[in-house]
Amino acid sequence: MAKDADGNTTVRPATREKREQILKAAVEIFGNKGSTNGTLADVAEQVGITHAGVLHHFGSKQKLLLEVLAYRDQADVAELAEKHIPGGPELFLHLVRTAIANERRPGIVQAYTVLSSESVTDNHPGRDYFEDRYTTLRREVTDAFHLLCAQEGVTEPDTVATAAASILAVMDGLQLQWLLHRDVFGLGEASEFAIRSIVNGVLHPGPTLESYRHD
Amino acid sequence: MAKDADGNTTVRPATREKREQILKAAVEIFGNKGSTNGTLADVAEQVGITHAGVLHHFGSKQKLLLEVLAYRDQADVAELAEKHIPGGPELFLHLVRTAIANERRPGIVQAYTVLSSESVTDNHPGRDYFEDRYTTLRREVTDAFHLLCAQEGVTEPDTVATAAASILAVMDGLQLQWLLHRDVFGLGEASEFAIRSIVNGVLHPGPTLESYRHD
DNA sequence: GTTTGCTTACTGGCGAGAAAGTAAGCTGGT
DNA sequence: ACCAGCTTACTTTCTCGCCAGTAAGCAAAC
Repeated sequence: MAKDADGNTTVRPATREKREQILKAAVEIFGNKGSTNGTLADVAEQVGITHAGVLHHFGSKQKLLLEVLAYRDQADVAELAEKHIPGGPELFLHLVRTAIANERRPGIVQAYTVLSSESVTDNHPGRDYFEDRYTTLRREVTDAFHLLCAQEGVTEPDTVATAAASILAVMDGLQLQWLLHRDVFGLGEASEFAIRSIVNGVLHPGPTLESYRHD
Repeated sequence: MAKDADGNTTVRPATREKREQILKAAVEIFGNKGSTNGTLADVAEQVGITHAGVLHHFGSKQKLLLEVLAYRDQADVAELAEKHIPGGPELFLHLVRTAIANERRPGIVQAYTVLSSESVTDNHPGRDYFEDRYTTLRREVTDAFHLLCAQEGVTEPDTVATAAASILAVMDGLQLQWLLHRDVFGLGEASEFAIRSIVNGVLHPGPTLESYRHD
Protein backbone atom coordinates (compact mmCIF):
# COMPACT_ATOMS: atom_id res chain seq x y z
CA MET A 1 0.00 0.00 0.00
CA ALA A 2 1.47 3.29 -1.11
CA LYS A 3 1.82 6.14 1.35
CA ASP A 4 2.33 9.80 0.70
CA ALA A 5 4.58 12.21 2.55
CA ASP A 6 2.09 12.63 5.40
CA GLY A 7 1.82 8.91 5.94
CA ASN A 8 -1.70 8.75 4.57
CA THR A 9 -2.58 5.59 2.81
CA THR A 10 -4.31 7.17 -0.18
CA VAL A 11 -2.38 8.50 -3.09
CA ARG A 12 -4.55 9.64 -5.96
CA PRO A 13 -5.12 13.38 -6.08
CA ALA A 14 -8.75 12.76 -7.04
CA THR A 15 -9.14 10.68 -3.90
CA ARG A 16 -7.61 13.34 -1.71
CA GLU A 17 -9.99 15.79 -3.31
CA LYS A 18 -12.96 13.57 -2.62
CA ARG A 19 -11.98 13.04 0.99
CA GLU A 20 -11.84 16.77 1.49
CA GLN A 21 -15.25 17.18 -0.08
CA ILE A 22 -16.59 14.61 2.33
CA LEU A 23 -14.96 16.35 5.28
CA LYS A 24 -16.46 19.68 4.30
CA ALA A 25 -19.86 18.09 3.90
CA ALA A 26 -19.50 16.41 7.27
CA VAL A 27 -18.70 19.73 8.95
CA GLU A 28 -21.90 21.13 7.54
CA ILE A 29 -24.06 18.13 8.38
CA PHE A 30 -22.67 17.63 11.88
CA GLY A 31 -23.01 21.37 12.39
CA ASN A 32 -26.63 21.39 11.31
CA LYS A 33 -27.74 18.19 12.95
CA GLY A 34 -25.16 17.21 15.50
CA SER A 35 -22.88 14.23 15.17
CA THR A 36 -25.35 11.69 16.54
CA ASN A 37 -28.31 13.00 14.64
CA GLY A 38 -26.47 13.67 11.39
CA THR A 39 -26.18 10.54 9.30
CA LEU A 40 -23.64 9.12 6.92
CA ALA A 41 -26.31 9.18 4.24
CA ASP A 42 -26.73 12.93 4.77
CA VAL A 43 -23.03 13.47 4.32
CA ALA A 44 -22.85 11.16 1.34
CA GLU A 45 -25.76 12.83 -0.41
CA GLN A 46 -24.03 16.19 -0.32
CA VAL A 47 -21.08 14.84 -2.29
CA GLY A 48 -23.24 12.75 -4.60
CA ILE A 49 -22.35 9.27 -3.38
CA THR A 50 -23.95 6.72 -1.08
CA HIS A 51 -23.30 6.19 2.60
CA ALA A 52 -21.30 3.10 1.84
CA GLY A 53 -19.03 5.26 -0.26
CA VAL A 54 -18.28 7.43 2.74
CA LEU A 55 -17.54 4.34 4.80
CA HIS A 56 -15.16 3.22 2.10
CA HIS A 57 -13.10 6.36 2.71
CA PHE A 58 -13.35 6.70 6.47
CA GLY A 59 -14.09 3.22 7.77
CA SER A 60 -16.65 4.24 10.38
CA LYS A 61 -18.72 7.18 11.48
CA GLN A 62 -16.55 7.69 14.52
CA LYS A 63 -13.37 7.88 12.47
CA LEU A 64 -15.05 10.41 10.21
CA LEU A 65 -15.98 12.55 13.20
CA LEU A 66 -12.44 12.55 14.55
CA GLU A 67 -11.08 13.50 11.16
CA VAL A 68 -13.60 16.32 10.98
CA LEU A 69 -12.33 17.73 14.25
CA ALA A 70 -8.72 17.49 13.14
CA TYR A 71 -9.63 19.04 9.81
CA ARG A 72 -11.21 22.04 11.51
CA ASP A 73 -7.93 22.88 13.24
CA GLN A 74 -5.94 22.41 10.09
CA ALA A 75 -8.30 24.65 8.14
CA ASP A 76 -8.06 27.22 10.94
CA VAL A 77 -4.32 27.44 10.68
CA ALA A 78 -4.43 27.47 6.92
CA GLU A 79 -6.82 30.42 6.81
CA LEU A 80 -4.67 32.59 9.01
CA ALA A 81 -1.61 32.85 6.86
CA GLU A 82 0.64 32.60 9.91
CA LYS A 83 1.97 29.15 10.59
CA HIS A 84 2.58 29.76 14.26
CA ILE A 85 0.04 31.08 16.74
CA PRO A 86 1.48 34.23 18.25
CA GLY A 87 2.39 34.39 21.92
CA GLY A 88 2.33 37.24 24.43
CA PRO A 89 -0.05 40.16 24.07
CA GLU A 90 -0.44 39.44 20.37
CA LEU A 91 -2.35 36.28 21.26
CA PHE A 92 -5.30 38.26 22.58
CA LEU A 93 -5.53 40.20 19.35
CA HIS A 94 -5.24 36.94 17.47
CA LEU A 95 -8.24 35.59 19.37
CA VAL A 96 -10.27 38.64 18.47
CA ARG A 97 -9.30 38.28 14.83
CA THR A 98 -10.37 34.65 14.97
CA ALA A 99 -13.77 35.70 16.29
CA ILE A 100 -14.08 38.23 13.48
CA ALA A 101 -13.16 35.57 10.95
CA ASN A 102 -15.70 33.19 12.46
CA GLU A 103 -18.44 35.67 11.71
CA ARG A 104 -17.94 34.67 8.07
CA ARG A 105 -18.32 30.94 8.64
CA PRO A 106 -21.32 30.17 10.80
CA GLY A 107 -21.26 26.55 9.62
CA ILE A 108 -17.95 25.79 11.27
CA VAL A 109 -18.92 27.76 14.36
CA GLN A 110 -22.07 25.74 14.67
CA ALA A 111 -20.29 22.44 14.21
CA TYR A 112 -17.76 23.38 16.84
CA THR A 113 -20.41 24.57 19.30
CA VAL A 114 -22.60 21.52 18.90
CA LEU A 115 -19.76 19.03 18.98
CA SER A 116 -17.98 20.54 21.96
CA SER A 117 -21.10 20.30 24.11
CA GLU A 118 -21.97 16.90 22.77
CA SER A 119 -18.52 15.79 23.87
CA VAL A 120 -19.48 15.90 27.54
CA THR A 121 -22.02 13.13 27.02
CA ASP A 122 -21.37 9.48 27.86
CA ASN A 123 -18.55 7.87 25.91
CA HIS A 124 -18.50 10.52 23.23
CA PRO A 125 -15.81 9.83 20.65
CA GLY A 126 -14.77 13.49 20.59
CA ARG A 127 -14.29 13.88 24.32
CA ASP A 128 -10.53 13.35 24.38
CA TYR A 129 -10.13 15.79 21.54
CA PHE A 130 -11.93 18.58 23.37
CA GLU A 131 -10.26 17.86 26.70
CA ASP A 132 -6.87 18.17 25.05
CA ARG A 133 -7.94 21.20 23.13
CA TYR A 134 -9.05 23.18 26.16
CA THR A 135 -6.01 22.14 28.16
CA THR A 136 -3.71 23.31 25.40
CA LEU A 137 -5.54 26.56 24.78
CA ARG A 138 -5.69 27.43 28.47
CA ARG A 139 -1.96 26.96 28.75
CA GLU A 140 -1.30 29.14 25.74
CA VAL A 141 -3.48 31.93 27.10
CA THR A 142 -1.93 31.55 30.54
CA ASP A 143 1.53 31.91 29.03
CA ALA A 144 0.41 35.01 27.18
CA PHE A 145 -0.80 36.48 30.46
CA HIS A 146 2.53 35.85 32.11
CA LEU A 147 4.33 37.68 29.35
CA LEU A 148 1.84 40.52 29.43
CA CYS A 149 2.09 40.88 33.21
CA ALA A 150 5.86 41.02 33.04
CA GLN A 151 5.68 43.59 30.27
CA GLU A 152 3.31 45.79 32.24
CA GLY A 153 5.25 45.41 35.45
CA VAL A 154 2.40 43.72 37.23
CA THR A 155 3.62 41.22 39.80
CA GLU A 156 0.45 39.40 40.58
CA PRO A 157 -0.82 36.52 38.55
CA ASP A 158 -3.23 34.80 40.89
CA THR A 159 -6.25 35.18 38.68
CA VAL A 160 -4.33 34.32 35.54
CA ALA A 161 -5.43 30.71 35.26
CA THR A 162 -9.03 31.66 35.92
CA ALA A 163 -8.84 34.46 33.40
CA ALA A 164 -7.47 32.13 30.74
CA ALA A 165 -10.43 29.80 31.15
CA SER A 166 -12.76 32.79 31.18
CA ILE A 167 -11.51 34.11 27.88
CA LEU A 168 -12.08 30.79 26.14
CA ALA A 169 -15.45 30.60 27.88
CA VAL A 170 -16.75 33.95 26.64
CA MET A 171 -15.73 33.14 23.14
CA ASP A 172 -17.64 29.87 23.24
CA GLY A 173 -20.64 31.35 24.99
CA LEU A 174 -20.88 34.28 22.62
CA GLN A 175 -20.81 31.88 19.70
CA LEU A 176 -23.81 30.04 21.05
CA GLN A 177 -25.86 33.19 21.54
CA TRP A 178 -24.74 34.51 18.19
CA LEU A 179 -25.93 31.32 16.49
CA LEU A 180 -29.35 31.77 18.07
CA HIS A 181 -29.62 35.53 17.41
CA ARG A 182 -27.27 36.48 14.66
CA ASP A 183 -28.86 39.90 14.29
CA VAL A 184 -28.62 41.00 17.91
CA PHE A 185 -24.86 41.51 18.14
CA GLY A 186 -21.61 41.09 16.27
CA LEU A 187 -19.40 38.21 17.29
CA GLY A 188 -16.13 40.06 16.72
CA GLU A 189 -17.21 43.23 18.46
CA ALA A 190 -18.56 41.41 21.50
CA SER A 191 -15.49 39.18 21.75
CA GLU A 192 -13.20 42.20 21.63
CA PHE A 193 -15.06 43.87 24.48
CA ALA A 194 -15.20 40.74 26.62
CA ILE A 195 -11.57 39.77 26.14
CA ARG A 196 -10.40 43.29 26.83
CA SER A 197 -12.46 43.40 30.01
CA ILE A 198 -10.97 40.16 31.26
CA VAL A 199 -7.42 41.13 30.35
CA ASN A 200 -7.86 44.42 32.19
CA GLY A 201 -9.45 42.50 35.05
CA VAL A 202 -6.16 40.68 35.48
CA LEU A 203 -3.88 43.70 35.12
CA HIS A 204 -5.99 46.18 37.07
CA PRO A 205 -8.54 44.39 39.23
CA GLY A 206 -11.29 46.84 40.07
CA PRO A 207 -13.81 46.96 42.87
CA THR A 208 -15.57 43.76 43.92
CA LEU A 209 -19.20 43.12 43.05
CA GLU A 210 -20.00 43.31 46.76
CA SER A 211 -18.87 46.92 46.86
CA TYR A 212 -21.59 47.93 44.44
CA ARG A 213 -24.36 46.89 46.84
CA HIS A 214 -26.67 49.54 48.21
CA ASP A 215 -24.79 52.80 47.98
CA MET B 1 -62.15 15.91 33.67
CA ALA B 2 -61.02 17.18 37.06
CA LYS B 3 -58.55 20.02 37.27
CA ASP B 4 -56.48 21.19 40.19
CA ALA B 5 -55.76 24.74 41.30
CA ASP B 6 -53.04 25.18 38.70
CA GLY B 7 -55.33 24.11 35.92
CA ASN B 8 -53.45 20.88 35.40
CA THR B 9 -55.54 17.98 34.29
CA THR B 10 -54.01 15.44 36.63
CA VAL B 11 -55.15 15.26 40.21
CA ARG B 12 -53.80 12.28 42.01
CA PRO B 13 -50.83 13.12 44.25
CA ALA B 14 -49.25 9.80 43.31
CA THR B 15 -49.42 10.85 39.67
CA ARG B 16 -47.85 14.21 40.33
CA GLU B 17 -45.13 12.40 42.21
CA LYS B 18 -44.53 9.99 39.36
CA ARG B 19 -44.38 12.75 36.80
CA GLU B 20 -41.73 14.48 38.85
CA GLN B 21 -39.73 11.27 39.13
CA ILE B 22 -39.86 10.97 35.37
CA LEU B 23 -38.77 14.57 34.89
CA LYS B 24 -35.81 14.10 37.21
CA ALA B 25 -34.84 10.93 35.38
CA ALA B 26 -35.15 12.73 32.06
CA VAL B 27 -32.85 15.53 33.23
CA GLU B 28 -30.25 12.92 34.05
CA ILE B 29 -30.66 10.90 30.87
CA PHE B 30 -30.78 13.89 28.53
CA GLY B 31 -27.85 15.34 30.43
CA ASN B 32 -25.80 12.18 30.04
CA LYS B 33 -26.76 11.31 26.51
CA GLY B 34 -28.33 14.36 24.93
CA SER B 35 -31.97 14.65 24.01
CA THR B 36 -31.66 12.91 20.64
CA ASN B 37 -29.45 10.15 21.89
CA GLY B 38 -31.21 9.56 25.18
CA THR B 39 -34.22 7.32 24.75
CA LEU B 40 -37.63 7.04 26.35
CA ALA B 41 -36.73 3.53 27.43
CA ASP B 42 -33.68 4.91 29.27
CA VAL B 43 -35.84 7.37 31.13
CA ALA B 44 -38.51 4.78 31.84
CA GLU B 45 -36.04 2.28 33.19
CA GLN B 46 -34.83 4.71 35.82
CA VAL B 47 -38.30 5.02 37.30
CA GLY B 48 -39.11 1.36 36.92
CA ILE B 49 -41.72 1.53 34.16
CA THR B 50 -41.73 0.95 30.43
CA HIS B 51 -41.29 3.52 27.70
CA ALA B 52 -45.00 3.33 26.96
CA GLY B 53 -45.65 4.39 30.53
CA VAL B 54 -43.61 7.54 29.97
CA LEU B 55 -45.55 8.28 26.81
CA HIS B 56 -48.76 7.85 28.77
CA HIS B 57 -47.73 10.74 31.02
CA PHE B 58 -46.10 13.06 28.50
CA GLY B 59 -47.63 12.21 25.15
CA SER B 60 -44.43 12.39 23.12
CA LYS B 61 -40.70 12.63 23.52
CA GLN B 62 -40.77 16.23 22.40
CA LYS B 63 -43.34 17.22 25.00
CA LEU B 64 -41.25 15.51 27.65
CA LEU B 65 -38.21 17.51 26.59
CA LEU B 66 -40.09 20.79 26.76
CA GLU B 67 -41.42 19.94 30.20
CA VAL B 68 -37.90 19.11 31.31
CA LEU B 69 -36.73 22.55 30.26
CA ALA B 70 -39.60 24.25 32.06
CA TYR B 71 -39.00 22.06 35.10
CA ARG B 72 -35.40 23.17 35.29
CA ASP B 73 -36.45 26.81 35.63
CA GLN B 74 -39.09 26.01 38.18
CA ALA B 75 -36.61 23.99 40.24
CA ASP B 76 -34.16 26.88 39.93
CA VAL B 77 -36.56 29.37 41.43
CA ALA B 78 -37.64 26.93 44.10
CA GLU B 79 -34.08 26.30 45.25
CA LEU B 80 -33.28 29.96 45.74
CA ALA B 81 -35.81 30.83 48.39
CA GLU B 82 -36.43 34.20 46.74
CA LYS B 83 -39.47 34.28 44.54
CA HIS B 84 -38.31 37.25 42.56
CA ILE B 85 -35.01 37.56 40.80
CA PRO B 86 -33.32 40.66 42.14
CA GLY B 87 -32.67 43.65 39.92
CA GLY B 88 -29.90 46.23 39.90
CA PRO B 89 -26.43 45.46 41.23
CA GLU B 90 -27.83 42.62 43.30
CA LEU B 91 -28.45 40.69 40.09
CA PHE B 92 -24.74 40.25 39.45
CA LEU B 93 -24.28 38.78 42.90
CA HIS B 94 -27.28 36.59 42.29
CA LEU B 95 -25.64 35.23 39.14
CA VAL B 96 -22.49 34.40 41.07
CA ARG B 97 -24.51 32.65 43.74
CA THR B 98 -26.24 30.66 41.02
CA ALA B 99 -22.88 29.55 39.66
CA ILE B 100 -21.82 28.51 43.16
CA ALA B 101 -25.04 26.55 43.59
CA ASN B 102 -24.52 24.89 40.21
CA GLU B 103 -21.26 23.46 41.44
CA ARG B 104 -23.39 21.12 43.57
CA ARG B 105 -25.52 19.85 40.71
CA PRO B 106 -23.41 18.87 37.73
CA GLY B 107 -26.26 16.80 36.33
CA ILE B 108 -28.45 19.80 35.70
CA VAL B 109 -25.51 21.83 34.43
CA GLN B 110 -24.71 19.10 31.94
CA ALA B 111 -28.29 18.81 30.76
CA TYR B 112 -28.48 22.54 30.24
CA THR B 113 -25.15 22.72 28.44
CA VAL B 114 -25.91 19.84 26.12
CA LEU B 115 -29.48 20.90 25.36
CA SER B 116 -28.67 24.57 24.76
CA SER B 117 -26.09 23.72 22.13
CA GLU B 118 -28.25 21.01 20.63
CA SER B 119 -30.94 23.65 20.25
CA VAL B 120 -29.07 25.39 17.42
CA THR B 121 -29.47 22.31 15.24
CA ASP B 122 -32.14 21.98 12.55
CA ASN B 123 -35.70 22.03 13.80
CA HIS B 124 -34.77 21.34 17.38
CA PRO B 125 -37.85 21.29 19.63
CA GLY B 126 -36.06 23.30 22.32
CA ARG B 127 -34.92 26.11 20.06
CA ASP B 128 -37.75 28.54 20.88
CA TYR B 129 -37.23 27.92 24.55
CA PHE B 130 -33.58 28.87 24.43
CA GLU B 131 -34.13 31.86 22.15
CA ASP B 132 -36.67 33.26 24.58
CA ARG B 133 -34.50 32.44 27.54
CA TYR B 134 -31.46 34.32 26.27
CA THR B 135 -33.54 37.27 25.13
CA THR B 136 -35.12 37.56 28.57
CA LEU B 137 -31.88 37.11 30.47
CA ARG B 138 -30.04 39.65 28.34
CA ARG B 139 -32.74 42.21 29.01
CA GLU B 140 -32.61 41.57 32.75
CA VAL B 141 -28.85 41.96 32.83
CA THR B 142 -29.06 45.06 30.64
CA ASP B 143 -31.57 46.60 33.03
CA ALA B 144 -29.29 45.82 35.95
CA PHE B 145 -26.47 47.61 34.14
CA HIS B 146 -28.62 50.68 33.63
CA LEU B 147 -29.38 50.87 37.34
CA LEU B 148 -25.76 50.29 38.25
CA CYS B 149 -24.51 52.96 35.87
CA ALA B 150 -26.96 55.48 37.29
CA GLN B 151 -25.93 54.55 40.80
CA GLU B 152 -22.24 54.98 40.03
CA GLY B 153 -22.80 58.19 38.14
CA VAL B 154 -21.44 56.72 34.94
CA THR B 155 -23.08 58.12 31.83
CA GLU B 156 -24.27 55.04 30.08
CA PRO B 157 -21.68 53.33 27.93
CA ASP B 158 -22.92 51.73 24.76
CA THR B 159 -21.14 48.54 25.71
CA VAL B 160 -23.99 47.60 28.04
CA ALA B 161 -25.84 45.32 25.64
CA THR B 162 -22.62 43.61 24.63
CA ALA B 163 -21.61 43.21 28.24
CA ALA B 164 -24.94 41.61 29.11
CA ALA B 165 -24.46 38.98 26.41
CA SER B 166 -20.86 38.50 27.54
CA ILE B 167 -21.83 37.78 31.12
CA LEU B 168 -24.25 35.06 30.09
CA ALA B 169 -21.63 33.78 27.68
CA VAL B 170 -18.86 33.35 30.25
CA MET B 171 -21.21 31.56 32.56
CA ASP B 172 -22.14 29.08 29.84
CA GLY B 173 -18.61 28.68 28.58
CA LEU B 174 -17.18 28.11 32.03
CA GLN B 175 -19.79 25.44 32.64
CA LEU B 176 -18.63 23.55 29.56
CA GLN B 177 -14.97 23.62 30.56
CA TRP B 178 -15.86 22.77 34.13
CA LEU B 179 -17.79 19.71 32.97
CA LEU B 180 -14.73 18.54 31.04
CA HIS B 181 -12.21 19.33 33.78
CA ARG B 182 -13.98 19.59 37.09
CA ASP B 183 -10.72 19.52 39.00
CA VAL B 184 -8.99 22.37 37.19
CA PHE B 185 -11.03 25.28 38.52
CA GLY B 186 -14.04 26.17 40.62
CA LEU B 187 -17.14 27.25 38.78
CA GLY B 188 -18.21 29.82 41.36
CA GLU B 189 -14.80 31.35 41.76
CA ALA B 190 -14.21 31.67 38.04
CA SER B 191 -17.67 33.11 37.43
CA GLU B 192 -17.14 35.70 40.13
CA PHE B 193 -13.88 36.84 38.55
CA ALA B 194 -15.26 36.93 35.03
CA ILE B 195 -18.47 38.74 35.90
CA ARG B 196 -16.61 41.28 37.99
CA SER B 197 -14.18 41.90 35.15
CA ILE B 198 -16.98 42.52 32.70
CA VAL B 199 -18.95 44.74 35.07
CA ASN B 200 -15.83 46.81 35.67
CA GLY B 201 -15.19 46.81 31.95
CA VAL B 202 -18.48 48.66 31.53
CA LEU B 203 -18.03 51.12 34.37
CA HIS B 204 -14.34 51.82 33.87
CA PRO B 205 -13.21 50.77 30.42
CA GLY B 206 -9.47 50.31 30.54
CA PRO B 207 -6.82 50.38 27.80
CA THR B 208 -7.55 48.65 24.52
CA LEU B 209 -5.86 45.39 23.58
CA GLU B 210 -4.04 47.23 20.81
CA SER B 211 -2.30 49.41 23.36
CA TYR B 212 -0.56 46.40 24.87
CA ARG B 213 1.32 45.63 21.66
CA HIS B 214 5.10 45.92 21.66
CA ASP B 215 5.93 48.30 24.42
C1' DG C 1 -71.53 -0.95 52.04
C1' DT C 2 -71.43 -3.13 48.25
C1' DT C 3 -72.16 -3.18 43.44
C1' DT C 4 -71.75 -0.89 39.01
C1' DG C 5 -69.53 2.15 35.76
C1' DC C 6 -66.02 4.83 34.43
C1' DT C 7 -61.12 6.63 34.59
C1' DT C 8 -56.23 6.28 35.45
C1' DA C 9 -51.90 4.10 34.99
C1' DC C 10 -49.80 1.25 33.28
C1' DT C 11 -47.81 -3.51 30.33
C1' DG C 12 -46.56 -6.04 26.31
C1' DG C 13 -46.38 -6.40 21.64
C1' DC C 14 -46.28 -4.66 17.09
C1' DG C 15 -45.04 -1.85 12.94
C1' DA C 16 -42.65 1.59 10.44
C1' DG C 17 -38.66 3.68 9.52
C1' DA C 18 -33.98 4.84 10.29
C1' DA C 19 -29.21 4.05 10.63
C1' DA C 20 -24.49 1.71 10.73
C1' DG C 21 -22.02 -1.57 8.97
C1' DT C 22 -20.94 -5.72 5.70
C1' DA C 23 -20.49 -8.33 1.52
C1' DA C 24 -20.27 -8.79 -3.09
C1' DG C 25 -20.15 -7.04 -7.57
C1' DC C 26 -19.42 -3.54 -11.30
C1' DT C 27 -16.38 -0.07 -13.73
C1' DG C 28 -13.09 2.95 -15.49
C1' DG C 29 -8.40 4.45 -15.21
C1' DT C 30 -3.52 3.15 -15.38
C1' DA D 1 -5.24 -7.31 -15.68
C1' DC D 2 -5.63 -5.10 -11.74
C1' DC D 3 -7.22 -2.25 -8.22
C1' DA D 4 -9.26 1.97 -6.22
C1' DG D 5 -13.68 3.74 -5.82
C1' DC D 6 -17.61 3.21 -5.77
C1' DT D 7 -22.94 0.90 -5.83
C1' DT D 8 -26.59 -2.20 -4.65
C1' DA D 9 -28.43 -5.20 -1.58
C1' DC D 10 -28.81 -6.98 2.74
C1' DT D 11 -28.59 -7.69 7.97
C1' DT D 12 -28.92 -6.00 12.57
C1' DT D 13 -30.20 -3.15 15.75
C1' DC D 14 -32.74 0.78 17.55
C1' DT D 15 -36.42 3.87 18.75
C1' DC D 16 -40.76 6.07 18.57
C1' DG D 17 -45.42 5.78 18.64
C1' DC D 18 -49.71 3.04 18.56
C1' DC D 19 -52.94 -0.20 20.22
C1' DA D 20 -55.35 -3.50 22.93
C1' DG D 21 -55.72 -5.30 27.30
C1' DT D 22 -55.58 -5.21 32.45
C1' DA D 23 -55.45 -4.04 37.22
C1' DA D 24 -56.56 -0.76 40.44
C1' DG D 25 -58.92 3.27 42.10
C1' DC D 26 -62.70 6.60 42.67
C1' DA D 27 -67.62 7.77 42.74
C1' DA D 28 -72.18 7.69 42.57
C1' DA D 29 -76.38 4.48 42.82
C1' DC D 30 -78.83 1.44 45.29
